[in-house]
Amino acid sequence: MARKAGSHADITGPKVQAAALRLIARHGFAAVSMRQIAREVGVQAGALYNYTPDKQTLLFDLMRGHMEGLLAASAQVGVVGSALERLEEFALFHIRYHLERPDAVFVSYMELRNLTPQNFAALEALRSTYEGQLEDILRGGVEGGVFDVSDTKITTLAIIAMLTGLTTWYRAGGRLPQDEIERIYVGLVRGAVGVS
Amino acid sequence: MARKAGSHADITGPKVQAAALRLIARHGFAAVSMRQIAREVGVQAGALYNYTPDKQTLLFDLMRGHMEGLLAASAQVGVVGSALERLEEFALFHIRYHLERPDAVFVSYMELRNLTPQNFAALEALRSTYEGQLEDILRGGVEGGVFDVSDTKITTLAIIAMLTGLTTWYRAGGRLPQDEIERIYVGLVRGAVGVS
DNA sequence: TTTCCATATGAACGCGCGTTCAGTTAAATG
DNA sequence: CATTTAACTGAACGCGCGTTCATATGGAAA
Repeated sequence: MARKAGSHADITGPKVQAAALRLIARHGFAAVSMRQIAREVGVQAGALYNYTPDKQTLLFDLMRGHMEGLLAASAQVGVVGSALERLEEFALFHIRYHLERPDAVFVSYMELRNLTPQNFAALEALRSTYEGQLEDILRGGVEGGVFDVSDTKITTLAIIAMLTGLTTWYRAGGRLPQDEIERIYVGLVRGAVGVS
Repeated sequence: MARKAGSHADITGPKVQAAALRLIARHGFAAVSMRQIAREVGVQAGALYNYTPDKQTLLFDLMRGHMEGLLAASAQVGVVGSALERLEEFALFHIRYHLERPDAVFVSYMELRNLTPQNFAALEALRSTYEGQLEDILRGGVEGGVFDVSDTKITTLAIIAMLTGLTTWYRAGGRLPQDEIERIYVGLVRGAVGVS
């Protein structure tokens, strides 16, 4: 059989990405085979090559897609208001964006070592741009005398690690509702920049 | 050839663990083959099975060894002094112990999904014990009215994520010396518990 | 010096891997 | 209805995988 009813590239393409993201997040890039992804989509392995030149590019496209989405969504975040308002808005955005995409977050942080050097460099550039947004906010607060931060670069990395770590243990329906967790993390971020 | 001069289990065994740790940290468990590990050690693949029943157990032993070493080393940490002193001592210990073992840290945090459910549960128990040590310190500070922490469990996880994140970017000989970085991170931890 | 056995070799097992491609089919086009 | 072509199948390629095992060997024990 080929080309079953209602089967088109517009449908299968996204399905391939979704299946790959799900499986790689659960088992890791090297542990997932093209045949497994194809089985999840409902096609033979060969059909995947209509949608990606190879397995490596499939991974890179997933990670690049995540980072580009993150950058697009964060472009309007934390650009107005006081330094503290901007910081809190950024923290909230980061938490919510990441909690909504646990698989993409997992893959983007865990599979960097499976990228070719070129692809790795491209991704690091995107990540660095995102981190720069937070660092700009911190610098603004320091210059305004509002934040007590001894090194904006390190504090940026520490805050992002703290916030992103949330995705490793958060489960909907847990002990605390999400908005309560958000409130706590925003408080932790405030404390980290010396605002009480 | 078999049993070359100076070749014993006492020597080869640790070599197998070291090679496995190094390779898995760099490429991931699923991406590393028993033949690669053997090549690094300088033996044939079959010889590895004198030291581990299978690949899965080799991974688990690495991770369990790391966590047990961490627990043994942390047993005497943060048990005396004021809550703030205990917290700072714990933070410093965590930073230093982890920075000295980047490969083991990487493997222990990244390869959890490659463990069998049984092995995973065993490791989570060890990790939970370690987290409990920090949470005890936080609770002590809250009860003494020294820390401003709204949820000790979440704050524990957030602090550990922040501190451990340091291992992902720290490189000896970087912009700042290690003791300066330690000072900054201890300050961030202090801020997170509301101590200025 | 002889015996023993821990330690290693190296070949072999069946299997699944990423990728390619000639052939097939069903939807779109005219 | 006839033709074209996008989408997919299914078989095949060489290769490396984890693991097993009969066999060899060198150091320690007697």
